[in-house]
Amino acid sequence: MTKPRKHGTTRESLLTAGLQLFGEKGFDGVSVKDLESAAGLTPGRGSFYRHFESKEALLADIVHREVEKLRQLRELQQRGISGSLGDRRAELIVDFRMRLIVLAQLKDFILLLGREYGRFPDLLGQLYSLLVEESLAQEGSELERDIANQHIRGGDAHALAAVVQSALVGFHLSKTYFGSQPYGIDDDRFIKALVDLLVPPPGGKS
Amino acid sequence: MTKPRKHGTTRESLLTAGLQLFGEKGFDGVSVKDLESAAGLTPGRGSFYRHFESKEALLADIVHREVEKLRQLRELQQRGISGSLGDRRAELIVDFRMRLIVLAQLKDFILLLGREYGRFPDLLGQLYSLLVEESLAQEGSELERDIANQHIRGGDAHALAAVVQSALVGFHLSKTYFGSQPYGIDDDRFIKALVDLLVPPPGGKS
DNA sequence: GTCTATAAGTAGATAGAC
DNA sequence: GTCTATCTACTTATAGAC
Repeated sequence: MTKPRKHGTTRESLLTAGLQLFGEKGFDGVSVKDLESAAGLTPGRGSFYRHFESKEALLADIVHREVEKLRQLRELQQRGISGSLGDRRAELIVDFRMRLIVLAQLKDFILLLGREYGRFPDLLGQLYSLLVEESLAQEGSELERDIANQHIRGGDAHALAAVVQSALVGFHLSKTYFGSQPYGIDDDRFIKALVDLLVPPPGGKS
Repeated sequence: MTKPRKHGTTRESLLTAGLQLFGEKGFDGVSVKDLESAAGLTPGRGSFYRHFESKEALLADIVHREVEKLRQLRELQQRGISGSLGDRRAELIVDFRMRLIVLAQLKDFILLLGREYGRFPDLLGQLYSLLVEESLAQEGSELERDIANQHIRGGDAHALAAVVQSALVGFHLSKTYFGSQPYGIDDDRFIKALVDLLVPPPGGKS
C-alpha cells in the first residue's frame, strides 16, 4: 500500500460534483475548469480528460448512476407499501411520504432534467416518460383496487392517479423552485390534506 | 410612406424568436447568430446590437413582456370567476380550465424559467414566488369561503389550496415535459377528477 | 437599419513531460 | 494520475462603410 488515495477517488469526486453543479448551473454553465476545481485538480490543466472522454461522457455516467438510484428507491418504496396496516388512510400517508422522499433524493437530478430538457435526446429522451408513467401506472392500479373495495368513492381511477401524481410532483417542484414550502405548508400538512380528499376521515372534521 | 416595413419589425421578431428559442434551448444554447437568423438578418454580422444593447437586455425585455401578459391573463381569469352560475361544481370547472389555459399560454416562459432557475437573480429572482404565491393566496381564500358555506367538507383550506395548485401545475408540467397527456388523461378528465374530489357529485357515481 | 470586418475572451479538447 | 502548453472553434460585442 504505497498510495494513500483510493483508486478512482478523483473520478468519484467528478461524478458527485458534476451532478450537483449541472443541477445548479446547467451543463453549459459548468466548465471543465469548474469541474476540475471542484474535484481538487488544478483548474484548466485538462486532467479531467484522464477520467472521462468528454464532458458529455461525464453527464452520461451521472445519468446512469441516478437512474440506478431511482430503481433502488422504487424497490424500497414498494416494500413500504406491502408492509400494510389494514388502515388505508395510514397506508396512503406512508406511501405519499415515501414518494416525496424519493423526489427529494432525486432533487439535483430533477433540476438537471428540467434544465436540459430537449437536449441529449439519446441520453434523456425516454427518461421523462419513464420517470412518470411507471409510478403513475402503479398508483392507478392501487386506486382501482381502492375503488373496488369501496375505500375510495367511485370514479375515474386513472384520472385520480394523475391528480395524485401531479399534486405530489407539483408540490415537490414548488418547494424546489420557490424556496421553502409554498404558503408555509409542510409535507405532513400537504399529505394529510391530500389523503383527506381521497379517504375522508371518519370523525368528519380535522 | 417610403418605407415598406413597419418600425420595429425586426425588434419584434427578435423578441418573439427569443422567447421561443430561449424556452427551447436555454439562454446559453441560443447564440446571437441564431437570433439574427431567426429574425431574418444575416447571421453573425452583429445587426442584433442595433436593437438590443446585449443578449441579456433582450432577455430582460422578454421577461417584462411575459410578466405583463401574466398580469392580463390573471385579470381575465378573475372576471371568469365573478360571472358565476350558482353551481359551485360548474364554477370550479371553469376556474380550473382557465388556470390550465393560463399555464399553456405561458408555456415557453415557464420552460425558460425552469432552465435558467438560479441565474439572473435580479431579473428572475422574485418571479418564482410571485407566480405561485399570488394565485395560491386567491385559491386559499376561495376555498375558505367554500368550507364556511359547506360547499366543501371542513379541513385545512390553505393546505387544500396547495394541493389544488400543485395538481394543476404538476399536470401542466407533465404535459409539457412528457409530451402528450400523461396516461392519456386530457384536461377535461383531469379537471373532473379534481372537482369530484373537492365537491362530490350529487348522484354518487360518474 | 443592415452589412463588413474584426477584436477579445473563453470553451472543449489534445500531446507530451514528469 | 497530474501538470504544462497549446490548438481550434466559437462566443459576445464593437467600429465603420453603405
